[in-house]
Amino acid sequence: MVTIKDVAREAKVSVATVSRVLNGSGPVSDETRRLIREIAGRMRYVPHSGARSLITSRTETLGVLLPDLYGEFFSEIIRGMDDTAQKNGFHLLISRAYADRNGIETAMRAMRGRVDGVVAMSPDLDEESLLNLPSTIPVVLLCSVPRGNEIDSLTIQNCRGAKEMAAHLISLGHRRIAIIKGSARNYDAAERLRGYRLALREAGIEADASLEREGDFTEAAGYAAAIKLLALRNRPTAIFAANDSMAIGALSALRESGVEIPEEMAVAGFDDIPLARYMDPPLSSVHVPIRELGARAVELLLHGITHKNDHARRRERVSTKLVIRRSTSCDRAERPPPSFPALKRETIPV
Amino acid sequence: MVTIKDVAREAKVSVATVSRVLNGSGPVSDETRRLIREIAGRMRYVPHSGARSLITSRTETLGVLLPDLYGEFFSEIIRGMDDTAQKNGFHLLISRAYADRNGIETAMRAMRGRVDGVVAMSPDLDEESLLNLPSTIPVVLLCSVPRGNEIDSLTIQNCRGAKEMAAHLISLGHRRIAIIKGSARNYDAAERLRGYRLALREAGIEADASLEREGDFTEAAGYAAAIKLLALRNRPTAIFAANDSMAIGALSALRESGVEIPEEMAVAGFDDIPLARYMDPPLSSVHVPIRELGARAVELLLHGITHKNDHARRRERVSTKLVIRRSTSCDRAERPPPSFPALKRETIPV
DNA sequence: GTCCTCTGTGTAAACGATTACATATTTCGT
DNA sequence: ACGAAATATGTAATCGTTTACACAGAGGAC
Repeated sequence: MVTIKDVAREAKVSVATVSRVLNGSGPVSDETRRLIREIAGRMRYVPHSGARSLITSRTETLGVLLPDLYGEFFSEIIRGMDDTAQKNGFHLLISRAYADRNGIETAMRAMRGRVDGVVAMSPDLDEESLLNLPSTIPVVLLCSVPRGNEIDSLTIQNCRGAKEMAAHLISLGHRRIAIIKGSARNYDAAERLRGYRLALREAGIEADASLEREGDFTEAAGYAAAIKLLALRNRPTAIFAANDSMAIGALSALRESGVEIPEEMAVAGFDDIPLARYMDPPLSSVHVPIRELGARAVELLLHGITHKNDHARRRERVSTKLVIRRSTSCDRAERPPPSFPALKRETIPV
Repeated sequence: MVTIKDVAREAKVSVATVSRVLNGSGPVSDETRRLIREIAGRMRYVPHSGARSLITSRTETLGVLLPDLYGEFFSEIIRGMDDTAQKNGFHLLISRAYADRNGIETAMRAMRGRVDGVVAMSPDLDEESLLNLPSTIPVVLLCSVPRGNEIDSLTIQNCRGAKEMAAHLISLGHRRIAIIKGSARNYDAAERLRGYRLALREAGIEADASLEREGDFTEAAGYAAAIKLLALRNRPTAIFAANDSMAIGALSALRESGVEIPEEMAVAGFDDIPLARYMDPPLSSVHVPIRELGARAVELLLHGITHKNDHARRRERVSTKLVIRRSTSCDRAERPPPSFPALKRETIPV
């Protein structure tokens, strides 16, 4: 492996000069600069990142800790992160962690020293564990809210989005609206449920526990929950699933039972994955700008890094947008998907 | 940040002893070992990976270069890789790269020195670029086949899988079978097309260029291609999409046109993403063990790393499995998804 | 002409780990 | 009881960078 010394020897200068050229630090004559650039390129010299990080104590790498995520959510969030990281000269060290306290801590320890900061997604509500993370490096918490004011966080506007969708169903005349909940103890799930309940309460609709079904964000759970809902003596007229995957499972169950959608039963999801509009009927959903979520998380992290973790902490929330398709309403449904308007972020004073 | 020196001082031993305890090298008395372990734990000491990699010239990190991948394929392949990597004490440095020669090379350079090996997915057929990669580190090429014998490769049994699906359609009596092709120049796409043509030829069915439609693996492309196929004077009776996303787009188009599936038109996909069985009707597809693909790629890479890139190169292929659901056949379709049998790998002598 | 500033370059000390080698102590075979 | 072997530990070189400091020469300002 060719080192800076090899380049220096070849160019008949000292290593310091080579370093200066490659980092654009100190003054170097134009001719020397040109020569060293040429030689370094020809020899395919690449600085040893370990040696560099040893002395600079920066790694130019960001750690990403994710729980079990599937499909579009995972790929899009990584895409957003990677774009922003690359744009700023950073790499992404990605690790799947068991979402419990122990898993996160182990993963964080393993990353310690190899990254300049960490984006941790820990949707588990029991996030007090995350608080006393012995983190001298900046951390951005994704999709859950830290109890203290020690770390930045970024969340989805779950509650408002869910409330809007529930309100939409109510405005269509529905009174018995079921919800298929997300995973227990999951922050997003809890917030979406809260939004749903809020909308019902505001419309003066009495809560009905039998209409709140357990789920875990998988198609299978949506399928199962829908079957149970159909078996109720007093069926709901609308089903709101806490994510699109479950909504798709529910659609499948309803079809198999010969239920007309949306006439007999309206169905709505959350996330607005690309597939949503190709469902039968096209699925109404709450659009989540997943990629932007990832991008913004990295931006927050980079901000913390440049300020050496000594910055005002922020809590941000990316906003969602209602997308009405035929699974909830025949009339008002759009046909071609509109290009989404720029989504705003909202900063919440801590 | 606490270093090995701090631990040594606290334990009143030399850094060498601490290092020996933490790495399990050399002989150390039980008592010293216990003491150092205790102190290191209490002080939350984590070795500086840069310093370590400087002297050992290993980073315990694997680079992963991926093109634009969406949804399930991306998340599952990462999952498989991360599982295997973690099991072996490695981290994953992930980077999205533009799939052209330049993009890959840039990305590889950026990774140089930070990783012990690279899994590169470059489905672009023009992979000669990948050949003269100046790589002293092991590389595993995913989903495309290198021209030379310099690097390991791992692919999907695209051709056989596609051929089996086409044969299945033929066995149902179809004679006019359309295919929605994958991205131009994409290796998987080309192989799937080859399998389709092979099956037709073997059945003595004449090729019809108007039945081979362009696509790019997106739902929108599948939708558009299906619309075009419906407009043909001499319609096909079956559509085989080169992946599930396009099949789903096609299903959507057919439904909107009021075409009965599978009676008027059979539809099949490739990949067997989890959603496939929740489509209407449930989608027949060729199951691809995506997670295993990722896991195996990492295994191959680790093998290359332990043998210091001086090992017999391999070309492997993970096998696929036909999954028949109602979108192609009412009778023979399965209802509950079977648990998939263990998938075999096939090693091709280079 | 002297002093100061600026430019361009080199020397050498870090950074935090691993490990070959040296040394001191104990164990053990004969 | 003596030397060899095994055990436990320390010393110091090393990995490839960056960067503070030193220094030499050039160009002005006075």
